[in-house]
Amino acid sequence: MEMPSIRQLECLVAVSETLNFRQAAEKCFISQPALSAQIKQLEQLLGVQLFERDKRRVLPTAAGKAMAEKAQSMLADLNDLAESSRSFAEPLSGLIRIGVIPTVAPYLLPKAMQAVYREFPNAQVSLREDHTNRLIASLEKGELDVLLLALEADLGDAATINIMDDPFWLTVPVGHHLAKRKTVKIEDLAQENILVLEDGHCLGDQAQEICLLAKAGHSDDYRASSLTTLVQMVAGGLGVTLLPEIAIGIECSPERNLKAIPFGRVKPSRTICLAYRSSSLRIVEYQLLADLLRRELA
Amino acid sequence: MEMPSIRQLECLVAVSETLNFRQAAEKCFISQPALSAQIKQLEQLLGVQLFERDKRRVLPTAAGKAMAEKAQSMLADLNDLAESSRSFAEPLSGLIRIGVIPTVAPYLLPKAMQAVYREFPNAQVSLREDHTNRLIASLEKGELDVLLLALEADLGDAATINIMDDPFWLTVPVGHHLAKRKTVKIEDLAQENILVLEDGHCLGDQAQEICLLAKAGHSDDYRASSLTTLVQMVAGGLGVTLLPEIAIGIECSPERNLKAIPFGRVKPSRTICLAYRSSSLRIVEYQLLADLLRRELA
DNA sequence: ATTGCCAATCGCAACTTCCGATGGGTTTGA
DNA sequence: TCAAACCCATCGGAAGTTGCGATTGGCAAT
Repeated sequence: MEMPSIRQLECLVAVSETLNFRQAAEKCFISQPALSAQIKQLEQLLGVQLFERDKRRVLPTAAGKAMAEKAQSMLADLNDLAESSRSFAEPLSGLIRIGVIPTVAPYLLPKAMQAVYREFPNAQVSLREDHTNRLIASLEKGELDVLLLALEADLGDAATINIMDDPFWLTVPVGHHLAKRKTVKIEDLAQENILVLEDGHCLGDQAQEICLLAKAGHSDDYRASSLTTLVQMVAGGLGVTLLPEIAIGIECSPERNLKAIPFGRVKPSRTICLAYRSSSLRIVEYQLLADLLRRELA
Repeated sequence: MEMPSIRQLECLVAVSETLNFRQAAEKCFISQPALSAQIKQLEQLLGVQLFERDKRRVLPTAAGKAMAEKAQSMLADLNDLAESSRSFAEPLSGLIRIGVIPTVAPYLLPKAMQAVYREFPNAQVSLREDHTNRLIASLEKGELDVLLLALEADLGDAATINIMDDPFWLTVPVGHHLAKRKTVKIEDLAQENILVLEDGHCLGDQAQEICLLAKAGHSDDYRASSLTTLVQMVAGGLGVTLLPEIAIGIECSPERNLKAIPFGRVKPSRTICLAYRSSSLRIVEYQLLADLLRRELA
């Protein structure tokens, strides 16, 4: 029984991504004729046409699409296998590609990266900041190894390790009628104009209902795309918002005309966690990383 | 970034299975020196020793064990990829390896295989009969493609498609005091001597409690290893048992001194299903197969 | 001591894979 | 309408892999 080669799978993925033999060849660091040959061989081996090569364009067949998808995840696994081997010799040395969401990156990364560099000087960290859904897609494609994000979002098949709980604080302009309160309750917000982030803010269960109220009352014009923008809208008197605790020290100060108030008994919060491909062999490393982060960020 | 080759992974798996370079080489259809070289290359590439070659024996290191395991599952996936391609050209042609549990095989396979050969003349079916846990292990290792078994057992990560419900009938000797009943209730069994199969019979939730009663009352001496043995014990007056409906026509007749009685309102039952690796690409085929079985066995 | 089994090494043969050159085809835009 | 750009397929020869047989050295059992 003959098997497809790794090269062939790489070519398959490359072509199905670029839909152009020439560019695909470049991506694989081989010449275009070589790539043509590989695809041809693969098609012959599998007994299925993978791409329709019209004279003007190349389109994946149903089979080609399915195969390419599977091949991609297999290549990711293979890569992971290779990289994980290093974790046996010495954990957390070698390349590790981390994805972080925008509402976490600016507040946790400085301290976190400092700790990582100190504890794992051989680690070679590559960072990417993006929204949850795109990070998850990259994780599954094998473009990233591990994500730092909020557990509350839809994480697909990814496995997770909890890092910390991150409660939300109500954030209001200093002149606001709630500004003098020591604590607030969720019910206090019923009449307020609540501003939220574009992508849903990754709120926890308790906070979701609040957002529903907000959505009902107000149009999307009030949705900001970063926390910094958001607090400026609050400072400008457009409404109030929920700010993750980790962001308060940086985003929120009296000079900026802002006051943050913790919630009382029932605290809306999100859970910051590490997410990784559940098929990954590098769990040991991720666990180490999680331990470090937990210790360092507590 | 260099990648391990498929050959290397095959060698790794073979050695970790045989713990003997010579036999492993045979398994890979290459010479022993060639295999030695492959392993060496792989160790060099990964930067980790995979096996300790003492002069008397070869032992996998922790890394070796982990890598081999992962490699095995990847090779299974690869195989699956290759085989599944045929399903695009023509569904259910080519090799399909089916595992079946002993309490299903003798009763459903004759009719089922007849139908398969009729509907999918190009299918090349390989069959194996074994207990659930070993079938599942083989499925995950990629030695089998699809299993026909009872949903109630622990199926690990496997995905499933339901085929049919298979109610149990109470089976008693003809002289038994329940033998004249039209139907029975689970409570009727409280005082009975209930015989069960060694491996738990793959019973459903309702039936589990019955077994608990049986277990409490009787020793393992009364546990049979096949349904045929079991009914003979019943015929011999050792007790009563629950027989899957699919087995009744064959195993149970008055000439054998046996009577089968259906349950009334609450029917204990098991669910016969198809199980397959959730990562498999051949779902289309399995779905077709399931449809056929459902139609044919109803 | 002899025989048997093991894995490692070496040199050479067979095979794969790749590249550059080339060809036939379509699209673009002057 | 024609030239330039781009597309993918094919071909022959170069470069690189992978495999084999033969051989070596080590250990264990007889």
